[in-house]
Order: sequence, then structure tokens, then C-alpha cells
Amino acid sequence: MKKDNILFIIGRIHYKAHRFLVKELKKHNIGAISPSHGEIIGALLIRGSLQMKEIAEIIDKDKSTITSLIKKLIALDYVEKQKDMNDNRISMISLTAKGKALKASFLEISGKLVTRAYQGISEQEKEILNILLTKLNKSI
Amino acid sequence: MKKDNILFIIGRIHYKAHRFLVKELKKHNIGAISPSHGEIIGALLIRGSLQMKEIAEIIDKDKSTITSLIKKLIALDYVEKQKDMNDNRISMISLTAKGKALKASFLEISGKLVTRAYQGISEQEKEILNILLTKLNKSI
DNA sequence: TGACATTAGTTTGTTGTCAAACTAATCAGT
DNA sequence: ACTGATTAGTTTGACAACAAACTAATGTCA
Repeated sequence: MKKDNILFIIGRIHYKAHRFLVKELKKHNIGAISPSHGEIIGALLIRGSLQMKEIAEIIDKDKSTITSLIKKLIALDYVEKQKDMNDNRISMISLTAKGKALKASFLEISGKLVTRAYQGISEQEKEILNILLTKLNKSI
Repeated sequence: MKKDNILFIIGRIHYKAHRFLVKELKKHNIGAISPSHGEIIGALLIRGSLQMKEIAEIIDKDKSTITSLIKKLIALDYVEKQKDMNDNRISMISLTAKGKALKASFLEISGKLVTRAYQGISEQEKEILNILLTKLNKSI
């Protein structure tokens, strides 16, 4: 599918970031979860609690994917699920104590990734990248 | 895994490009194959024939993944495999007539993606994006 | 030449992901 | 209040992708 150069490079960067995160999660002894699980926990650390649908939007994955990701996070006792009392269709997801305890590791891992990715890229260049990528993201 | 903004956007763009390609392949009645199969066929259209290992390097996937992708392409009669006569470990992959016939569709699809992605981005901006992303790709 | 290392590919088992079909709850309009 | 539509989430089945263990062929070097 010979994408052009920019999209091709974007694919590579994305894949490398993924691989880096998998390796780091293992190093922190949380290799049972994947970067996608990490994104969910990261979102919960910020937002407190979220319903399934919101999670699907935030991490941009199909709702059925979220079902299975959350199933695993519950099995590992990182999050818990409870029905919303006003609307019985909705399930609210929140972190357990064990889930909240991941915060330090997460900060360290994402800090490490960012440091690594941006070595040799100036603040101004980051700004430009951000603007151009945002534009690209909107049009595609 | 609260990646920072740039890496986050890169993830989104990558995903959207993937989704776009899946949709377009369906439209062209080649929905049986995925963008990864497309990358292989694209590489073969350019290079003529390749061994498994080279394909793995070009599309940056594990060799076991290549085995299964090629298995499917053979089943669909898009490519064929034959042993290298000098080195019996090596399998050379090349396009069948049916595979070569995909060229027109591929050109159209990738053209469409590029057009879509770059609407509103100038040549100069593309140049900058290319440089910065290449830098990022190297350091990460 | 023979033992050991390297290389090319495959097999096996697991996982994240999606799409489509489904259930159950809520909403909207008559 | 009923009917039909929408919404939230789950289930099922399929597939791309990976890692680890494996087979088979080739290379190396003593």
C-alpha cells in the first residue's frame, strides 16, 4: 500500500513507541498489561471514573475492544465496574487501590518515552510538529 | 500510558490511515486483504521479487507474521513462492498475474489517501514535517 | 571433515482488535 | 402508555501480530 513518506514514518514511530512501552511495562513488572490498558489507566488517573463509552472515545477503540480490555483490568484487580444508578445501561469504571498504585510507574515510563523521543528536538520544533500533525489529523 | 500530545496524535493518524485503507480495499473488492498485505504487494510491485526476510524488514513485522501474511496471499493467488536454488533455506516471493493486476487499484487508493491527508498542508510544511518526523523516528 | 554457530522460515499459542449480531435499558413521538 | 428508535455494553467469530520454540540448511573454524 505504498503510503507516502510521511504516513510511512508515522507508522514506524507509532510502532516503535508501542514496542518501547511494552518493554518498559515488563521492566516495571506490569508486563501483564499492554499499552492500551495503560492508556485506560492513564485516563482514569486523570479523570477519576469513566463509563465504557467514554473510554472508547478517549482511546479511540471499538466498544467491544473496551469490553475485553476492561475485563482483563478487572481480573487483575486494577479497576472495578459498577452500574450507574440513574441509567442502568451505563457502567462506571474506576481504579482500585492497586490501580492507583500504578501512577508512579506510569509517570516514569511516559517521562522516559518523551525524553527519548524528543532528544534533539527543540521546543519550537515541537510546537511546529504539534500544529502540523494536528492539521493532518483533522483532514485525514 | 498518557503519552504526550505529539505521540498521541501520531497514534491517531496512524490508526485513521489504517481504517481508511481497510475501507478503500473493500470498495475495490479486495477486502479480503489488509493494509499489511497491501504493503507486501506494493513492495513486490516495485522490487519484482523478495525473500521472506526482506519483506519482514521492509514492512517491519516479525518473520512469523510474514509467514502467515504470505500464506494468505498465496491462498488468494496473488503471490507465489519458490525455493531459491542456491540456498535452500530461502523462499522467493513474487506476484502472480492476478497480483500484478492489483497495481491500478493500489495507485488509486494510495493517491486518494495522500490527497486526503495533505489537503490544507503546503509543500513547505510537508518538507518540515518530513524532516522533523525523520528526526523523531531516529531518536525514538 | 566434523562440531558448533548462524540464518531462513514455520509452528504453536496468546493477545489485542474489529465488525456484526445481539440484549437490555432509555428516549421520543404520537 | 405504546411503539419504534436510539444508546450502552456484551458476545461471537475472525484475523493480524508477536514471541518462543522448533526444523532445516548453510557457514565457520579448528
